Parts: sequence; structure tokens; C-alpha cells
Amino acid sequence: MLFIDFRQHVLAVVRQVLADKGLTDADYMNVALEAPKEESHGDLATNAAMVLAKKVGMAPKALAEMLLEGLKVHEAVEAVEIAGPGFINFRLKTSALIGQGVAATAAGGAYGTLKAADTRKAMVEYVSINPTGPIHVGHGRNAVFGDAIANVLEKAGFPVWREYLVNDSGNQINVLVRSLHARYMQLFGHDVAVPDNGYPGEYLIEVAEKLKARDGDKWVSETDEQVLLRELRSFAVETCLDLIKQDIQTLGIEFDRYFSEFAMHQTDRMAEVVAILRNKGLVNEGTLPPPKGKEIADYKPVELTLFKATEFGLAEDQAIYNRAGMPTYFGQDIAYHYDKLQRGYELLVTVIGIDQTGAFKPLAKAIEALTGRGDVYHPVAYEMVKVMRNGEPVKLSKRAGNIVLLSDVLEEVGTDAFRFTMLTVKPTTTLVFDLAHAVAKTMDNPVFYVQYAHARLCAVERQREELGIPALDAAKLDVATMKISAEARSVLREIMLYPALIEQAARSLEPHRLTFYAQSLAAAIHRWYAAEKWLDSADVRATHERLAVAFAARTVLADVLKLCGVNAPTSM
RNA sequence: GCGCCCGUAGCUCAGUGGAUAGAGCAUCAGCCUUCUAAGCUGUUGGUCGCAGGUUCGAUUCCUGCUGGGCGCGCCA
Repeated sequence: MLFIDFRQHVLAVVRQVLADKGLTDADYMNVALEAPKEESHGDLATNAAMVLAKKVGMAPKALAEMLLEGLKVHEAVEAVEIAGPGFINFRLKTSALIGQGVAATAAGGAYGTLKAADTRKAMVEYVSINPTGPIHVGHGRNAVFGDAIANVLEKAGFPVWREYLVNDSGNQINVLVRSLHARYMQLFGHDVAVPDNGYPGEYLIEVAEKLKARDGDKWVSETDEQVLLRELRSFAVETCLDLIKQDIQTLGIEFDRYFSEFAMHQTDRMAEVVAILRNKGLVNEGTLPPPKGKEIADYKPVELTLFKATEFGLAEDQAIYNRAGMPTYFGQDIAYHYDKLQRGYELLVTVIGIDQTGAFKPLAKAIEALTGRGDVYHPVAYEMVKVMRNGEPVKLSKRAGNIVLLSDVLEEVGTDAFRFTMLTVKPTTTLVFDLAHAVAKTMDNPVFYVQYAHARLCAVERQREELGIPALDAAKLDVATMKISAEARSVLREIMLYPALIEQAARSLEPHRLTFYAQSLAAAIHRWYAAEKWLDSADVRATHERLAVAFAARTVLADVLKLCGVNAPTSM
């Protein structure tokens, strides 16, 4: 690919020219090749002279002069100039951009696919909502982020496994069963309230009805809670998980595996990892100080099994088992991540809500202790989604009855609009999702803008056929002598930059970059569309040249939308 | 009290140790005898929260302050 090849050229020349300056690999780390903000500054630019000037003991512009001759020597280069404080700007030959476009069309979905420099097996764990009820909008953000991250990592060359952790073994499942049983009893006319700390959502009535349909009144007279917990656990979990899976399916997401924590605890994973950490001197028995945030009247310290997070500079150790001897969330997390490592995954991405990030620092330290590496665990924390309705904020709470269900929102705005909107904001920004706007399908939502560009590209090909213009045979194009408009050239420039986008989005785990690229490419396409008529029966050659650009654009636009999980419609 | 995130145009948000800080919406003014006007062109709009520091250069990195959001047993 042109961008990748050209960057190799730049780095090779810089290293060659400065070979006797005693620079290290680390010195070259910050040398970058990127597109200037102003298109008039050129197609690509490198900061090499500015970054290395001090190390070499030269002024940036003088160093740039020194590099210039070598950098010029590349078949794609039309002109090189030094500008501003020491940028080296490249203007590429239009024929090189066209060649890249034609190649992109030929490669189809493979264009922009990178060979990862490291070939670690990656696992993206996302959604992982407790199977105690349906998904709300905030969970939808998790799902969309995780899926796009997985897509982009795959595109960047990593083998990727998508996993959902089903947290089906904690106390919340007991709470779920109690709540379900209360709803079940209500169906039989018994005045039983949902427990105070239970799940009051009305969806449990539906679950209870399913239980009634399956078992009749079998559990009405059952008074032994242990029996209920044992007998109804898997029914409750599976039925609730089905609710979640419906939404996952609507979003177009497929997991490679739903990993059951309950099943994991039937194995020795937890004991194994605790033993390993204990052997490393990182687990011992001890007591924790009282919690900071609030007063606890009858607090009594007790000896617990602790992970010594303080060894890593963290404020407090973390309990692995609670005073009842059951695994804590943190303990389960260690065991689960140990399991991931045992299965051979070495790049562990977890998409997690910002309100759930309390334990990820000690978990990161535990994984570091297990692997000896600090670059294995990558939590992606995303901020809350603030849902507005008629100017009033809608509070998101799993416990409260008035949660905004993802399925409702998807029905209102459609999967494409939802996914695209969720990807227009970086993870750390609190996202304000205005239902009124989204429902109205105004241009507040740029997904239509991007999809429309794709539809136009497809419509033109249909029109070509109707006009009786022969289909394009890319092999017959004379790339070297093609003449295209400035607007078409801008489209090709965006296409040339696609591999850089993939690389950056994968490295930063920031999939919102995809939608910004998509909008940028779509804007170039719309501008070009408005600037000149593409189809001309009187000039088949020129028409074919423009179609070649259009097909390249269609290829890349469809691919980036696919990474976003958004449809690329052929007509609108 | 502590920890994490955020503060950029009227609104919703991008962006960067460097070139004149951007997009969409909203405002105002234009463009359909021409492949889909869900589009295009132009216009208005900024003390990048405040104050220091680091350096050739800071909106970007560091510190303090301030405003907002979230979290703070061995819970879930």
C-alpha cells in the first residue's frame, strides 16, 4: 500500500542520511508521516527534521535540506518542499494516487488490511452485562465500541476472539432468583413484594410467565430458598441472557463465545491462579482497614485472602475471597483473566463502563505479575450515556424501573443510526444522546450523510448501464495518462490515507476515528459529485476514468462502514 | 477525604508539542432543463475553564485552582 510503502521509504532515507550521527531506535520513534491539515501543503508530510534536529545538533530547516535529496527519490513523488518550522511536505503524483485507487478496488475488502507487527492473539471482551435483565442504552455503547474495536484490530492484522463474560455465579444471581420468584408468586395471586435490593423491572414478569408456562405452580409452595436458588438459577440466567442476546443480535453482533463464570468455577482455575500469585509472594492473609467513603456501624475487621496491590504502589490490597469464603468480583476477575492467558491470548482488551473501573488497576497489576508484561491488559473505559428526552435527562439505573431500554431506542432510531452515533464520540467523553433528535432523523445524525454518499456511488453504476455506456474494464485504464479533476483527486487522497487510519484506530483502541474518516471521505465524494458530472456517453474514456475513482471510493467507504457495523446501502 | 473522566464556536463534539484550532447542527446568502438537493458553495461565530511551570514553540505535557460527571467495603 502506498502510504505504508512511502513511510518505509521516508524512514529508510532518514536513517541512511543520519547513519553516522549515533541516533538510536528510540530517537526515530517520533518520526511520523501524516497528512497535513491543509491540502495545499501537500499530500503527506514528515516531522523528521523537527523531531531529530536537536539530537543531531542542527537547525530543523538545515536538517530538512540535508534530507531533501534522498526523500525525492521515489516513484510516487512529484514535489518536495520545506515549509513552516521544518515540515517536509510531499506532493504525490496523481498517477500514484490513481494507481492506489485502482489497486484498492481490485483488493476489495482487503485494502487497508495490515500485517500486524506483533502477532499476538487478541481477545476483546465486551458487553458482559450481568444476566439479570435487559440491556439499556449505556450497555449499547459498550457493545458498539467493543465490536468496532474487535473489527479494527482484525483489520490491523491481529487474530481476534470476541467474548462475553456471563457473570452467572455471584450473589446477584441469588437476588435475581428471589425477585423472579416474587413475580412468579404474584402471578398466582400471592401478595409477595420484590425484595428491596432486588430487580423491580417489569421484564421479570415476562420471565415469570415463562416459568409458569414451563413448570406450572410447581414452585408456589416451595419454601426452601436453597432449593429455589439451585433449581431456578439456570432458568433465570438463561432467560435473562436470551433478552440480552436479542439486542445483541439486533445490533448485528456475534460473539465467538459466551463464557460462563459458573462453569469456570467448576474447574480449578481460581485455586491455580491464587496459588501462583501466592508463590510469587503476592497473596497472603491479612486484614483491610475500614472503608473510606462511608461509616459502617458494626464494622469488624476480619482476616481475608488478599492480593498485595500495595506492593505495586496502589493504596490498598484487594480481597480475593470475602469473609464467607466466596470469591470476590476481583477474585473472579483474576481467575477469568488467568483463564484467558491459559487459552493463549496475550492482548486482552476489556470494554468497561467508567463506573465499573474500580478494580481494573489492581487487576492490571495481577496480570502484569502473571505475565511479566505491562502491555497485555488494555481496559477501554467509556463514559456514561446521558439520555435526554424532551430536554429532560433520563436517569439510567438498572435497579430503577425507568431504564431506557436499548431495544426501544433501536426501534426508534434504527441500528445504523445508533451504532454510528455511538461511534462519533471518543470513549472518555460523556455522550449526550438526544432521543428527540435521533427519532427525528435530522441531519444531526451524520450516518445518513455517509450512507447517501455510498448510495450515490452505487446509483451511478446503475445509471451507466441505463445509458448504455460500456462497463469499466480496469485492466484497460491507462493510469499514467489519466486526467482527473481536483475533486476526484481529493477523494483518492482520502483513500490513500485509509491504512493510516486503521493503524491509528487499532493502536489507540479508539474506534470513533472510523466515523470521522467515513464523514471525511463522504464529504470528498459529495463535493466531487457536485463539481462535475461523472457519466458522459460522448466521452467513454473520461467516464471510465471517473468510474475508476468512484469504485475505489465505494470499496473503501463500504469497508469502513463495515468496521463500524453500519450498512452500506446501494440506494436510499 | 481519596481516585478516575471531562471543560474547545450558540448547541453536540473532533483534533494536535509546531503551519491560519476544525466538523455537523443552528443563523444568514446563494445553487436543481444536468448521474438521488438526505447534496454543494459562501457567511456569521473562539481568551481552546483560570493561573503558573517545562521549551525554540503549549490549546496539547506537568503542577495548582475552579466548575461538572462518575466511583470509593469483603456489595453488585
